[in-house]
Amino acid sequence: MDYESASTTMPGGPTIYDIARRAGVGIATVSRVMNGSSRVTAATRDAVKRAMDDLGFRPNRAARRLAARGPNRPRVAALMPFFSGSFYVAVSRPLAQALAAADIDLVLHDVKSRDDKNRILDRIVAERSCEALALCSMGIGAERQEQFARLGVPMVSVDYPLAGVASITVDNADGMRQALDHLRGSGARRIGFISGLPHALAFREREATFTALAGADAPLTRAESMTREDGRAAAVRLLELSPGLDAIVCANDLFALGALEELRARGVDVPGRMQVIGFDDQPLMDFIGLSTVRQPMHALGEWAAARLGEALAGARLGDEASRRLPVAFVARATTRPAITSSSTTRAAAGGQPIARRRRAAKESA
Amino acid sequence: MDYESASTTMPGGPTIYDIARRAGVGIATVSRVMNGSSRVTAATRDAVKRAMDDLGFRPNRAARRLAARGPNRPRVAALMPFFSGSFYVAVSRPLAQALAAADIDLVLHDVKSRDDKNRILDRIVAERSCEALALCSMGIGAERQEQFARLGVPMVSVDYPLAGVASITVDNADGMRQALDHLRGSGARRIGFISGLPHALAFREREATFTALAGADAPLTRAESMTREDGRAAAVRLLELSPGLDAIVCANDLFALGALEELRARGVDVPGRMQVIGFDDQPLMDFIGLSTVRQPMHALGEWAAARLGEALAGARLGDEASRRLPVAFVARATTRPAITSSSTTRAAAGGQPIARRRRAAKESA
DNA sequence: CTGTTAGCGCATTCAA
DNA sequence: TTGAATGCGCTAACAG
Repeated sequence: MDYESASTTMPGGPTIYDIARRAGVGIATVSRVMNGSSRVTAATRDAVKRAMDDLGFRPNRAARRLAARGPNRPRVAALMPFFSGSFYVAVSRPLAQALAAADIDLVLHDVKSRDDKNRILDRIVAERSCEALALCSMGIGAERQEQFARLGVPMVSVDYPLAGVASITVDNADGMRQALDHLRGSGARRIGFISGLPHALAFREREATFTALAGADAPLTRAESMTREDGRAAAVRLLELSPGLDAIVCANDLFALGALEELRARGVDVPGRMQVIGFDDQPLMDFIGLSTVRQPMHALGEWAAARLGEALAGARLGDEASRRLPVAFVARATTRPAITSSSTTRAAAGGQPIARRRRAAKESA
Repeated sequence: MDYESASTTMPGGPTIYDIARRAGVGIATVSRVMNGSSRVTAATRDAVKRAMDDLGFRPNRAARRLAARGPNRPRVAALMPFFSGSFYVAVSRPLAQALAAADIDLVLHDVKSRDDKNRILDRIVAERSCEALALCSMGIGAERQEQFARLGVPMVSVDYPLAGVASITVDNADGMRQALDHLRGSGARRIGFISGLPHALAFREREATFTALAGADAPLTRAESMTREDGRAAAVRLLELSPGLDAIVCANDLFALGALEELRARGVDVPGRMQVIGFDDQPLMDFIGLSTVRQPMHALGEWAAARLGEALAGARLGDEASRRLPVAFVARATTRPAITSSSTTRAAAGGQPIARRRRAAKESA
């Protein structure tokens, strides 16, 4: 019946002119059936619809909006790696809400790789599909920056410092310092670190500080991805690597939970024999009782939304607007209280112990 | 210097014609500086830029795209209540990823109220800002449905059955039945229920089944919002309401965690003296060891994305495509094993006990 | 009920 | 380097 010839002969797809011709009507009629006007005979409507089906007609949004004189709400595109679940939740939600309050649309893009990122950015440039850009946890080349600058598309960077771009980051080095301070204050002698894949800057920063403070020979391993299971596998390696360990710091709360599972399975007393510290303080960590380094993730999203709103309102965004937020170690049930008075924060409440789980070692995978 | 007179005198904002006139150049030149062409004198470029600043020029996206002959990627708008965090994460992520894989943009809209919903839908209609719609956990009037049908905007409904609309829901009644079955099988005599605000259909369904099965006089209270704190407050009320309680079922995992906190604070043995069951099985519930009713949230997002993709590809979506997914009770550490052989699922692994926490009652708020 | 006509705001030849 | 003219695909009067 239909050979899809339309799409091959008509670059950009068929238009209402094509439909009108094929259905033997005027373009206005085509427009009418598109918009569901009641002022059309059932017969002609069907004819038009058939023509549209036959030709695989897809109305052009831009043209519709232009002709309909609709207001054009600004749209910001946010690129972020969804896999890092906590970040996705914690940042995208406030971002979406704050932007919505400012009547700005948000389009989320999952970025799985560098190629992915470039593909998405290329498309954005080609289609000019957004008026502003939010980059999360990722870098961007200088030419790219220039490209968007030329197009007048302002951008902010979340969780990644970028020269010339307004960015919001957290003080990863200080967070790691606080964690190690607490651990030493509470008697830890040999501290290991479960890091993450180095393509994430936050992980690199945390790892670098750990190495600087704990020594280049301090036990360290990297989780292979972002899941709890990876954290657990890493813990297994770490424990094997360094049997004398009495504390584990993780680049991420999930890794810490994975480590906790392994320790639990081995019947290791936490925090008695082994202390564990995470990083991020994602939701539910207070319930679980994980000692961790709290990162104001909510503030990241809000800051980004605020800057984007300003930029869209005409303000110029430079990296002088950049901020580096403080983080705070939160002592809960997976660490012992510090003996020496340190400068770390003591959780006010909610720090319930994860409990002394008496479980026989079983799955020493 | 500038009185913003432009915006008041020119409906829809200034155009390149206005800029061109004010800068004393042609529209082509304005276009060139907009797009960062190098073939423009610095002087004229500055003049144009100043004119743009003075008039508060905002290029019209639709026009740019139309003129640039850019391809127009379909866009789906998803409306969902962000406050129900677990749902947001669990559904929006797979939705976003699956749509991205199909080269479809996703615009998320937070819906806080019925007014909010209508406002957003009105805008979508007015601006024709999407080619397809995904409604999550919310109803929609018949006229609305018709309106979108006329515009040729297909829609799917997630977590809410809607006549005439392809929807994906879960079997809340059966989930509640399974939970109560298990509880009875494990010796519970008096079961209470912490429900949620009745404007959420899922809560209403769970509550209705509870009432039908446990009796109209069974202890029941409703959390006032969606947080753990609300759950805890509800638990306090429930405990007061019915001192003889030996099991609590919750409409939501968060409520269950809140209840657990309260019980923990009171030093009540769980699951010895009191069993607790949640609903949803959101992330980390396995780690925490909460017995709950697992809902395949991931599948909801994927189903929605798949249907949307089909619809965008030309298929027609009717409610004959609708599905109601099964749910399964997952026994973990907050319930005792069933004595009678019931048909409930026994968690294969990962069901670590939440532990017998020996903690003195302290915060009997 | 239907066709004709004129823009919508911008990018882009083509001349100048 | 710059400007005038043309068209992108569609909607919305305005006629018929």
